[in-house]
Amino acid sequence: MGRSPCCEKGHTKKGTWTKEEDDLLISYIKAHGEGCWRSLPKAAGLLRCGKSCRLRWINYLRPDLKRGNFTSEEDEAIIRLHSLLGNKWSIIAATLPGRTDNEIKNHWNTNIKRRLMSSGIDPSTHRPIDGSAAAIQNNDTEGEKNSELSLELRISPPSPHSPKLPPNAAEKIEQNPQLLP
DNA sequence: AACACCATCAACCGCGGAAAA
DNA sequence: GTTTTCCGCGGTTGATGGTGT
Repeated sequence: MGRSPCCEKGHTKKGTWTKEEDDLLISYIKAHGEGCWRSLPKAAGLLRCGKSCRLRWINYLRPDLKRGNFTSEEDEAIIRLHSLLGNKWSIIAATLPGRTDNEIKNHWNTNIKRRLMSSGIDPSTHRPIDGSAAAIQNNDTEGEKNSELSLELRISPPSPHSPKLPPNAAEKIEQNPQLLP
């Protein structure tokens, strides 16, 4: 696929955002809404590339962001969703209101992953690393797996009103119809 | 007090998919 | 049907603050 650079590198700023840049981005989006990230920086008077603006808005400036520590319920949901979907952070984020994919990804890599490994579970497969005690809790039979996935679906029901749930999240669930109650 | 190491989080990079031309 | 452009995603890196020695 032919791809041109997403922005003229010579004219864009990188690194941490300043308060002034945040204010410019917020006021522009409040006035004009999201979308057309490529032209947004110029229109908003920012010397950033569109991608950078989008990331800043999605991960930090959006008014509906929750921020703060993850609750144990959220942790549980992330672990179960990850066991079902893998590293589909955007889908996982869509089921956790106020959380972003980047935030969840960071939390997974810095906390959950380590916690699972210390309890003898391979974080990528969600199976015991060896014949440790974790094997007892993490039985590998289909029935057990299905019940786990079913639990997952109950925690995060795909709702048509869910603000950001992408269509392929529903597809993933449709691929496991037997899991529905 | 100074340094090294570690953990966390914000931000960047490159790729793939989808839409438009 | 092919090419080009843009958006969004996931992986990775860099900066910063906290903790231990």
